[in-house]
Amino acid sequence: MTNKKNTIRYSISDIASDLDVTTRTIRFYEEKGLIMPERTAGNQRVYTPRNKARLKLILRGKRFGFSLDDISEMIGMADSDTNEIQQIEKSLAFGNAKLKEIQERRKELSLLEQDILATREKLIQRITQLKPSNNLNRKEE
Amino acid sequence: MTNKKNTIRYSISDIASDLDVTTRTIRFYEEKGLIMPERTAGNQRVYTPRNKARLKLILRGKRFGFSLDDISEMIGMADSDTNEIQQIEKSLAFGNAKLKEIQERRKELSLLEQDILATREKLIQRITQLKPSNNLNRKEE
DNA sequence: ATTATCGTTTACGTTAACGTAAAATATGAA
DNA sequence: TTCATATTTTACGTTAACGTAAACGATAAT
Repeated sequence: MTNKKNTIRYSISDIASDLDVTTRTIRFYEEKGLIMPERTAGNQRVYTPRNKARLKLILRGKRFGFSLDDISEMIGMADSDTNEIQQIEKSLAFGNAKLKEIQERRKELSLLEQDILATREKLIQRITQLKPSNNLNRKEE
Repeated sequence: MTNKKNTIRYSISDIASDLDVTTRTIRFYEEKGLIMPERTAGNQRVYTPRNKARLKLILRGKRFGFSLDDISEMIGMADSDTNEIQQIEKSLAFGNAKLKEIQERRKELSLLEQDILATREKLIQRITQLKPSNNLNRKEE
């Protein structure tokens, strides 16, 4: 009943190769307060699956152009252990704002797609004009 | 019949305020070869609606974490006036790759949303635990 | 014609997000 | 235990994407 898979742990280079970032990047995120892994007796970093999931979230945010400060606030939501009610409510408001932002991103993503589709169309038109009938001219060099 | 709305033109500050960026940013994008506006007799920049649209596209890309170099290639698709077939085909391939990337972004956007929704749920649970019944204590300051 | 405002180039400054290197431990394998 | 790697901290370096300031020319309004 008291079953929690507390067994899995990763080293920093495990995480690095899994998530395809450098160890420097991971340590840097820790400096900025985005993750706080445990340590071994010898002071080496040890990561839980939970830590890993958080790192994934961070990297996802980055891929959408969020700054580390943005992300810091977004996940500041998560580890509000010692936080009082006020703080939690503030975090909730922030999270809701981010959700709205995500909705806008969805729209923008479609626009971006349309832009690219449009330019592609033009390119295809141009190329079919330049190659009136075929491209069977074998002139490789 | 020969009707093209060639009348609308913008100054750099018009564009800047419309798109909510600084003039420096616009000039910087020009330095990087992302836009090439016309000039007045006195050498001042003049932007067409088309130029404006391109800037919008650039900014959209930025909001999704694309670097200016990425974007430079993406829209390198557009102004291939002097480009030979080879080049155009390369651009097409690049555009197709970007379209795939956008599909992935869509999925990731959903994941990001779910992450935030999950953390929000936890926060709501915590707060309903901390405030057992109500919050009618009127203590504003 | 004369300001006031806007725009231009040039160039140095700034910040975020790491990269890289050094010098000293820790850990795992033989 | 000893050797080969992996990790740690510290600290300076780098790059993209602008910010900021100076010194000067262009335009618009009065």
